[in-house]
Amino acid sequence: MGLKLHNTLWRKKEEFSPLDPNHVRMYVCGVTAYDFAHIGNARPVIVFDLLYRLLKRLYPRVTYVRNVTDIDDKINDRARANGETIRQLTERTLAQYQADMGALLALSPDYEPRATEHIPGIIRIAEILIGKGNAYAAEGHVLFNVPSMPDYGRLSGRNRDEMVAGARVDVAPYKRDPADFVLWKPSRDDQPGWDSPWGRGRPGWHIECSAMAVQLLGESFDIHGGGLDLIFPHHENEIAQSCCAFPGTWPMARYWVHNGMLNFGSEKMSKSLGNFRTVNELLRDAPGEALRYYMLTGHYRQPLEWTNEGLKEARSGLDRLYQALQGRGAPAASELPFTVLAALEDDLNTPLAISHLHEIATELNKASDPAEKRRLAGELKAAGEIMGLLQQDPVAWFRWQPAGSESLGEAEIAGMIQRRLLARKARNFAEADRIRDELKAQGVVLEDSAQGTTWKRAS
RNA sequence: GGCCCGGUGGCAGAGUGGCCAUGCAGAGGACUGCAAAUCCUCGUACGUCGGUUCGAUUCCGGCCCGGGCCUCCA
Repeated sequence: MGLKLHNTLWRKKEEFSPLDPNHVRMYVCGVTAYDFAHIGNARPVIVFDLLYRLLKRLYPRVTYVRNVTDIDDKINDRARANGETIRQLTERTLAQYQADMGALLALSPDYEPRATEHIPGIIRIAEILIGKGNAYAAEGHVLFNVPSMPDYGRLSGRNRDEMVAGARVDVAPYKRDPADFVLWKPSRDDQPGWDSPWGRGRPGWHIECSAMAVQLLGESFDIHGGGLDLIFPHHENEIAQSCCAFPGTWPMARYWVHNGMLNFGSEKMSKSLGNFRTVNELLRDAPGEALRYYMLTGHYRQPLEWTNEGLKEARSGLDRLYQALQGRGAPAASELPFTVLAALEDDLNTPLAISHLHEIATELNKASDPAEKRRLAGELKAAGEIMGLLQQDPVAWFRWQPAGSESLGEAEIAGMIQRRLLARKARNFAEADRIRDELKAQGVVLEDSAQGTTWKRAS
């Protein structure tokens, strides 16, 4: 079988073959730390978390780097507006980000480097590029000279002329070519800055990733990921910088993998359009696992529409899977079902993998032989594990409630169930149903079975 | 305008040159004191017009519609 990934570079699915079969290296562009992450920002986190889990299963060692941009003009503006320091803003935002992504059951990457920790590496690359004639200093800026790289534009499929023709911004006078982009720019006294051969300044956007990737993963590595909207200019420019600085390393990463956008109201969810929901607020409506499941019900390269109905459906879908697992004790993950592995290996076909999860759940619900049930429950658990799902106690899943919710306590519920049981034994069904209705009004649903009565909180 | 993606049943969403996706919602049935959960059954799905083919939702072309990128973007 083996892993196949869609490579943006060639716009087709390819067999994945790492440079070093004993050590797979992956770099994914993270976020700019100036505000709460919205659910669209979480998509690449979940998608590449899944890829990370899969790679860890398939290869002996995986290094996963997800960077954080902590130097950026949006950060400066926001810090000033909030009346706080840049450091305060980025630290707070980052802590929140890590908590939110953890709630979505994303594993921590091996490294989460920050741009400000890599200033020397950034300056070094800028110097190398100047030395090779791929960049030049002008008025305190350092610019990458796009015409110096004949291959520029391969990833995004555009050439310099198209770019210039479609450009929506004014061309700065110090640029030799309209397509040239900034590696380093001067800082005013009220802006953060570092000393450099070109005066006090700060890095441009793209170069931080080139610097962090080379330091943590080497000059060329296996997978570079991020959102579709980063293909141009961000990833195109990363390739330009890295490959000109370190000749013979094109295309920097062998597999360029991009996730599709999350839509909200049929349009791309984005801060600038204002049509976003933060992960933090969504976590008050639903468990993080439901958000994750929802994200995985769509293929990562397709656009995914985010709706309240969709989130409800995601919860219902997980309800069904946890229901199948409930009352089976706590089955340990056993063998990963072939169908699920095959779906994931085929360019992360998570919708297909989830459909297999449901097929296993159906078999499990139908099985009567205890050994067969144990086997299927173990398979379901193992399949869930690689997808970052189904690892909690089913009882806990069904009893989830928003933080700070003031609904009926568990002891009180148990007491009412006890009273209802006595009524039922006395065949006083009117009283038994009255108690059940009373609980239902409080969002508690009862299920009677041969083993006794269990309860859930309605979603 | 240029360059890329898409258009599948009420909804979400895979996939395939000829046979089943899967889930949610809905209808009927089994089970149940009644429910809930579960199981079974059901609904003439593949934007449009042509072409290739014994056969196309699947391949090719035109058209229509939607989305993304074109130096803030995950």
